[in-house]
Amino acid sequence: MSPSPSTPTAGRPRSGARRLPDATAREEILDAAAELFVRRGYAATSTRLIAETVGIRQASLYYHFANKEQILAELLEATVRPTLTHAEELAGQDPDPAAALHDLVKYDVGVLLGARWNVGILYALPEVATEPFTRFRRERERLRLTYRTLAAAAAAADIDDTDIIGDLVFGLVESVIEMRRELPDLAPPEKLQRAVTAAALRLVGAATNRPG
Amino acid sequence: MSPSPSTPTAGRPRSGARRLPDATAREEILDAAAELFVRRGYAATSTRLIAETVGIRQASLYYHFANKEQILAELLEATVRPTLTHAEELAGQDPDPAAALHDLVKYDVGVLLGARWNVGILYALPEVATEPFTRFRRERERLRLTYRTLAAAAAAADIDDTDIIGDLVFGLVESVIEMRRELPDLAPPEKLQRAVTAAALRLVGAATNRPG
DNA sequence: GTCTATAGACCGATAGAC
DNA sequence: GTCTATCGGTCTATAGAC
Repeated sequence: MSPSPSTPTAGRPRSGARRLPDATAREEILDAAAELFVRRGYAATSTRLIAETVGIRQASLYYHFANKEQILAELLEATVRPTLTHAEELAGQDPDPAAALHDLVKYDVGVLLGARWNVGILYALPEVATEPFTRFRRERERLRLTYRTLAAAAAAADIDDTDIIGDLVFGLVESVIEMRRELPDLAPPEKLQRAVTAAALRLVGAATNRPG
Repeated sequence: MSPSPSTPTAGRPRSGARRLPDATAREEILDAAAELFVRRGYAATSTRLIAETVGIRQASLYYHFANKEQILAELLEATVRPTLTHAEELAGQDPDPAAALHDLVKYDVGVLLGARWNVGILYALPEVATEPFTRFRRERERLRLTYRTLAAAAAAADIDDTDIIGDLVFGLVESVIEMRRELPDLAPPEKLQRAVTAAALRLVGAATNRPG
């Protein structure tokens, strides 16, 4: 059997209380890094500070991750992947594009607002444009393309530039990242989900209540 | 008379060709910093690299700016101020809220896409949350409030949560920042201005062609 | 107004003990 | 699996010459 998270098989036991009691050291590092990267940015977050937040020494990070970039890469991919999977399932199955778009927007907003940290902020870190994050960027581009496809299929007939419309819906959804960062009294997630889904459907020119 | 930009009254003459021939050294520093902060982020941009880009030595920056933060603060405030001025004029004068919102969205998108560098990216730098940038944050918050006011006044009667609607229009407009960063073949500015203004009016529930 | 030189701090990563 | 110790590099900012 693999060892339980809180009973490692080697190494000196850690001193302080841990922030995620039932998590592996690797998960604790990812959680601490997520908080710090979101709050201070990637470049401004030292590996020393990550380690200190977890309660280990700086050098011990390198047992779990090859380098600092690997930590960010793992966070990015874990963040976009569930939404991408959901989006591509929706686009491949749902015969009603407006209903599928509604579902995708609701799901995406729910994930962005429900995450323990506002990890959507990581998408905009300048470092993400560099090579170690190519896989994440490709996955995110696939998500954007799914938004384009669904928006184009759901758009009213008198609307043109459907690629731009899809990008605008994508941007509208991700604007909740900035709202979560900047607004101290953000509306509750369910309310924001309703507002953003309704806004997205008006944006593409589809009625909120589908004709039956 | 004050000295011409290209004939300073003291100091060793600079060696290489300058990037902005008719600008003061101060303006050249701001321009180089804007490009580098946008491309690599604030923390990852060293004062050495800024100086090298301008064609001076690292220490010479400190004749023109007290520290690195001051350079970013000046860039941020110069970026938001024209749009804020325009927005508050519109909100105070225009009797037709949908027309005013249309005008503001068009102006804002035009500024974001027309700037020499994609300086809207600077808004999202994590460092902006710290103290030296408080004045910028206040000005940006006033811009957001103007969007809320105009969107609420322009919104169709059957739409509620008008504050959220205003924030979503604000987010929709600023999503062109990410589009400019991520899309290699971005639509021309005029086309994007038309698409975003039309999308914003649909989002608030106002018809693109005003009744009358 | 730009230069040289440098103080003083912090950084990511590696080696090797336990 | 975590530790100590440390290397080589980079950083911002200041002092003072010209």
